Amino acid sequence: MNQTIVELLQRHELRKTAMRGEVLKIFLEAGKQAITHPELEQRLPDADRITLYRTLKAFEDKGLIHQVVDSGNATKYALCNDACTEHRHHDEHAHFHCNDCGKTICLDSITTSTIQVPRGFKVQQTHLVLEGTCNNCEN
Amino acid sequence: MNQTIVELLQRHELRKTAMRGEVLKIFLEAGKQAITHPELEQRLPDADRITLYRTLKAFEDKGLIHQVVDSGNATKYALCNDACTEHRHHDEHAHFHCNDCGKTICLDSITTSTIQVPRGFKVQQTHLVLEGTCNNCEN
DNA sequence: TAGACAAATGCAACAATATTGCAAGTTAAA
DNA sequence: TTTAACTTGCAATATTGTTGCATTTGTCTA
Repeated sequence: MNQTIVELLQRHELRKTAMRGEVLKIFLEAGKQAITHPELEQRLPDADRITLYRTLKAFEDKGLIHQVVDSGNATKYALCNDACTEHRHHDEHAHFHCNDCGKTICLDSITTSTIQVPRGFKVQQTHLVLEGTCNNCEN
Repeated sequence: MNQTIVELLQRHELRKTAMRGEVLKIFLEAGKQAITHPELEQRLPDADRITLYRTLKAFEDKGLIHQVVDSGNATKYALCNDACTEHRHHDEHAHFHCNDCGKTICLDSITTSTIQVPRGFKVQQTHLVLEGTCNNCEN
């Protein structure tokens, strides 16, 4: 298990287990791209499905990854930025969902911090999903 | 089946059946609020669950309703505006998801038409989801 | 570094959500 | 009114997510 992974787990108060190491490795390799649960199952054929659910839940609870809201049915997860903690997620950036390749990518440059809502509404979190064709599929 | 419902079905090339009439009636009554599949099952206890799936699919295909992207697991649907057709959905407005009452409300006043994406990306549709407490739950 | 305690894992069972095929019933149009 | 296409309801099955419990593993302390 490499140094980055050990550090990330420690910083988020997560015990370092084989499973968590492997899952986190996949997230790090994916970078800005969100990953679905089925995708993880495929890439870790020996992993127990239930443990995977719990691993993702633990990562989310500790602010290491966040669920990505998008069209498409499968639940997606992506690495959080450093501002996320156990107590609160701060992912105000947009997600781009490509209808061709199905990939979902975080677009850090686009944020939703300045949106005005009607009286009486209190916003805790925002999700901006853009759907279309990504730079890879666009030819 | 009232006139509005018949007209809406005809305009979207959908045959008028009892089931479709009842489902559409619920959507019209709900107005700007999105409806989940389980909610529909509750309000139509005699309806066949599978038929309900297919009814919603048909409505979506013909541009009468659209799936609402939001956090929370249950799939939600809401009436499209008039610009939606069989060929393309145009729902550029924001959806507000209340974490207290669980309701999702369309906020027509907030749009996402002016967002700039990186080179090579083509946006076909946008979804802006705001999560928090709605004006009804906020006291 | 050994032991104790808490946390994580793997399995079984189950619940909820969604899809497909097919026979029978219904709608719309000639 | 008859036909052809569409819609419905049922059965079967697939997918996705949850809970309980015994066993194993990681971490902390002595």
